[in-house]
Amino acid sequence: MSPRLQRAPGVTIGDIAAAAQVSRSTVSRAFTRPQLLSPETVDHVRAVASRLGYVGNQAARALSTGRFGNIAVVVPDIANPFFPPLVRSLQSAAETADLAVFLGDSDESAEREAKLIARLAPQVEGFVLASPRLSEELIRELAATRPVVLVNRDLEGIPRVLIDSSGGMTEAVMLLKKLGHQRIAYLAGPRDSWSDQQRREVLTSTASGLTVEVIEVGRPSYAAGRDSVSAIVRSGATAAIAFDDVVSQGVLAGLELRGISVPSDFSLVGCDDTLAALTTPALTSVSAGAATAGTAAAKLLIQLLDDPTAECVTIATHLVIRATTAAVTSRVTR
Amino acid sequence: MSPRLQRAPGVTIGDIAAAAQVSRSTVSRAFTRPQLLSPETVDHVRAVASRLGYVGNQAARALSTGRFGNIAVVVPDIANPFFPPLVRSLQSAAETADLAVFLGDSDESAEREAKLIARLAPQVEGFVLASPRLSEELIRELAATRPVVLVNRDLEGIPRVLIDSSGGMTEAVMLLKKLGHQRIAYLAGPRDSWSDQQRREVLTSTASGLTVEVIEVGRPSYAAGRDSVSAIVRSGATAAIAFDDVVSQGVLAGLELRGISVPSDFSLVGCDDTLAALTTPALTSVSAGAATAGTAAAKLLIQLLDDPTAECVTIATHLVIRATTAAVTSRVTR
DNA sequence: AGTGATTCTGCAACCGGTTGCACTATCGTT
DNA sequence: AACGATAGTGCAACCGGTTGCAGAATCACT
Repeated sequence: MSPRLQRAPGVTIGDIAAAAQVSRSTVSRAFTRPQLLSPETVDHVRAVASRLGYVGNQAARALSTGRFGNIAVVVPDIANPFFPPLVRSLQSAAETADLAVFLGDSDESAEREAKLIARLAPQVEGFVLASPRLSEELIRELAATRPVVLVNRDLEGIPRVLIDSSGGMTEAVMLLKKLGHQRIAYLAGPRDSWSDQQRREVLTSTASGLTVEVIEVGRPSYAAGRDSVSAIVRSGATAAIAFDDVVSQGVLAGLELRGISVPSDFSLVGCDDTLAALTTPALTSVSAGAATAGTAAAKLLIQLLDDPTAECVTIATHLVIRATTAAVTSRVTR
Repeated sequence: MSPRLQRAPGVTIGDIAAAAQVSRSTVSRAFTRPQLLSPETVDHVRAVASRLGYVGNQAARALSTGRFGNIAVVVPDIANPFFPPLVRSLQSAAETADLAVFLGDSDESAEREAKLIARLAPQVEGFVLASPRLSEELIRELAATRPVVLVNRDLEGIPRVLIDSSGGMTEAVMLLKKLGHQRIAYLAGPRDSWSDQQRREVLTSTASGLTVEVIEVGRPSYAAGRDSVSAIVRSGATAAIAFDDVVSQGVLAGLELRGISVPSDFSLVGCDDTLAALTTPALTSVSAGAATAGTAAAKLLIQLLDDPTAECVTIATHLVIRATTAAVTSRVTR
């Protein structure tokens, strides 16, 4: 069984060289260093190449240059609605730089994340780790080896894209104040989430004049949100800000079950703006710009490939006001 | 600037060969074909290799074997909720076979899809094309070159995973009949979608005893669903089946706007079961098992890598009854 | 001891690109 | 006319593995 049989019958520079009556070197240079050749030669070779449908073999290129033209993005759960827009815009940005994208889904496990990274490392030029579960130590170890961009993880010295909730959160608090709410609940996300930590801080620092009840919901999910409603009611809050939109949607469902109508009896603000327009009523939410983050991460990584200077990009957020926030009224149901 | 400087200072088989006092071939065989060597040699070489921290260079291996250990999955839009579970389970299955996964997002464009495929082709062993927009001709051309598995596209002779809606659709029709509905609407998806074609057929063939109004909504989206409500009302239907859950959610919103309450005044069934549990009220939907499809596609492709025998897997669907379907009543609102 | 079969290992070519170096025109100068 | 500079191209080695083929070593058996 010859290997040639298994191999795709791709067009190689040799074929083009023969067809164009030049050497293989010239074909190679026509693509990688056109300045070295006469413009006519470049045009000619490229014309022949495209006529033959030539596509460079990355593996071969990688072998001699050490550059692979691939990057990897690792997420804890692609099914979480925050990540698809991020991955999508990242892949789009990578495409314009002619980089192909590996996707790794760690299933929220640090161990699987480490395995994925090890598996991909030998064939990528860099990593984008979105909300990594990995220990700081391992991340730093990896970052020492090759370009790494973090999303929503704040490690000094490592390039990262941080979605700064403070703008949107502050707006949310202001809005709720203006609407007359005096006691609000924060449905907190995972303790080890940088986003959650930041949101807590913003809340406690901007909430002068109103009381904030922090309610832990554990792993953020629809069910967790729904089940947190009894605690919300117990807290006496007239409004809540939830860690993310999925939790918010659960809360909406839980409130409905109890006959508490939104926004007349209760106001709710989500975060991330992933589902916002799709809930009933449409959810007021802090936009997170996952797509923007994806683009930013890709650009940062691409830049990093040439110039290894650490940088940090923060993305501002704002409040998108929809139909789940209204002036406080005397509660009809309790 | 020498390429060596850019390259990671990896240990190569040459280093091991020198350290172990054997030839490079022997080192290679110690890993790829240990049966050919004496057990002692294998042990010795491997010991030296691990002492030196050897990690095989995929690019080099790929170059000579034509096997990359990579596959690619191409989707029209990763942000469409149908795909993340599919990609997720596919990547998980691939991981167990030690395959890394490239993700391509074609942004619903046949042209970008073709480009992505061409870009990835030289470094993958096979493709999973989910709901490809590509022409049959190009798909067949690609499939002639390398293993290709299609998801929700039915091309004779090419391995494919088809989510067979007929089971779930039939159940849905039966349910609506039983609940007393006599006139139902089908909110149809894109004409070129295999799933849509299949669903239309099932509907018209099983719908004896009731009238089906087909309403075209164009590109399936929340807005399209919401805006189709006037047509639904005009049709006089008391229940509707929508092309997918996103459309359904739009319909729910549109119905709410008109004060038509679900399910007391109107029954609604979605398809794909992607959002089902998250709507208010919770949507009755035809489960599509996107995750199952992902796993099936991965397994099919893995199998295909060894044994190029075309096969077709169909995935059965069933109806998940939730809170948007109820017995028909006299309509309060019109 | 001689012979053939079998097992183990090495040589060298190859995968498809890239690149240092050398060579050949071509051109401008004096 | 002679000569150095320069631009354009080709040769050949190399990246790090894999593998067909052949030779060496070992073994079984007459």
